[in-house]
Amino acid sequence: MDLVANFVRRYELDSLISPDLLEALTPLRRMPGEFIIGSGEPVRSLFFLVEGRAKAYRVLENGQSILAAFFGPLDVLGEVELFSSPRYALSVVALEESVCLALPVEAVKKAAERNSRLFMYLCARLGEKLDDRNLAESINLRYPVENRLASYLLASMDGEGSILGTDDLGELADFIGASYRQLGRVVRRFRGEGILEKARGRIRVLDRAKLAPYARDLYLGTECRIRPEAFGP
Amino acid sequence: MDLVANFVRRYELDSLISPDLLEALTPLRRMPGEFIIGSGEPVRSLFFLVEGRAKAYRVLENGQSILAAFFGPLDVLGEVELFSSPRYALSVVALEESVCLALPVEAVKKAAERNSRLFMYLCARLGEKLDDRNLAESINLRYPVENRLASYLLASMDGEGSILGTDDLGELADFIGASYRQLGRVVRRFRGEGILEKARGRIRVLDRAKLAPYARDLYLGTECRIRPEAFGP
DNA sequence: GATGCTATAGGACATATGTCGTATCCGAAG
DNA sequence: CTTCGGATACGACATATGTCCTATAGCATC
Repeated sequence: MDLVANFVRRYELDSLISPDLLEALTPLRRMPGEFIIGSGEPVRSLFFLVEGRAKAYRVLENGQSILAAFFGPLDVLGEVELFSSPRYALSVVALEESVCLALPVEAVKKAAERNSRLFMYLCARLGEKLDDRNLAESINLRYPVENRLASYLLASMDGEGSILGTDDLGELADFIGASYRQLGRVVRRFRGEGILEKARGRIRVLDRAKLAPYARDLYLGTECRIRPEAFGP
Repeated sequence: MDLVANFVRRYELDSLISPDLLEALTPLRRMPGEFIIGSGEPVRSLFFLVEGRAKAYRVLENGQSILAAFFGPLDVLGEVELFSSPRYALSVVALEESVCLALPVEAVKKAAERNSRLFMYLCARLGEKLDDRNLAESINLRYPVENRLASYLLASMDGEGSILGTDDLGELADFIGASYRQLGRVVRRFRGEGILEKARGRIRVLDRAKLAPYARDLYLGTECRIRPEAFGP
């Protein structure tokens, strides 16, 4: 059985993509920690994340990195730069073992007339992402680190409390836009409340219920809500 | 001479929009302070801002409002919600006397097949906006109020130093995500440096050159860089 | 002009966060 | 087992920002 065809059927991608374009879909497997997209690389493909989870982040000139988004199936990656930039702005790295279907950008542009639904879908998801960023930015500007940390943890923990993204405190500090020191203070407080445990710079969530009240919906709404079927015939 | 046709020619909108859709374009004039889009209203039109300037902002549940973006010709308004939401997320208000060309959304959706260039353009501008927000968010998270204020002022002042958006300190505080008190402190400092003057809760820029170093490129890159011609035949 | 109301500016203090430096812990090498 | 080097944790202090409260200016009414 064909892997690509299987995913296409599962997510009804054929309602978005014309048959000739469907043939150009190439599967791409990534293990946790591996790059799906590297910031600065030339934009060659549009990706559909069909399995696994991933996160996108930006690296600033001073070396700090900032978390931008989490992704899960079904979502699109690389559509931000598709028509607006020759190079990827953000890096995307797999959190779990993931599968993407890659579509060459030239093929997409060439077959534009036959794929108006795909473009509507892209516009839809872009609009959604923009709105999410806007809201998250507003909240980030208003809430202290403890809320941002709680949100990150809830968004990236698995069932056992392990952190799928990074549980490294230094990296985490960069991600949520705080100093290592401040993050350490919050972690210590959370640890005191029995919310999480820490060992050698890594953390694990012990009590999800106690963590939730701190999270303020920061990342809760950032998963993809747009459904391909909505653009079907 | 036809107003709409004039703008269409000036910005080569006919390279994006099919003739039948062009006929559906309706001009819309707004004076400073008037709404172009109201948050929460049903999404009925896609707007092309062809003259004047405008700003978009979000109102949070607690009543605070947060500045999201500035717009000038040529730009698109309402494309964020076009396919992703039945209601406008942000409010857009004119800063100067402005003219928009409105396109009914049903017409856009119906004529999708014939307007792939328009959709590429929308994707391009959406990608650009998303990238801008991402960057701005990163910077906002890292820089203090004095930098955010300086950026706002530079982005919204006219040649004489008057503020086109709002020069009301209370509103301004909401916009840049600071408390009234903190904004007052920064204003006092800037006044001491001869950068601006204040009278009865309103401010005016006196020395643009002294203000610039504080601004850190926060809003500098947010204007539209996508050109319609780039999608021409 | 006196009285009083409302808005604005700014003081005082608490909190959040950042920077710097040191004590401490851990693993590796001997 | 001991010692060294680097990583980690955290105290001490500075800064940024928020909250609350009050003095006073500006304005309106009498």
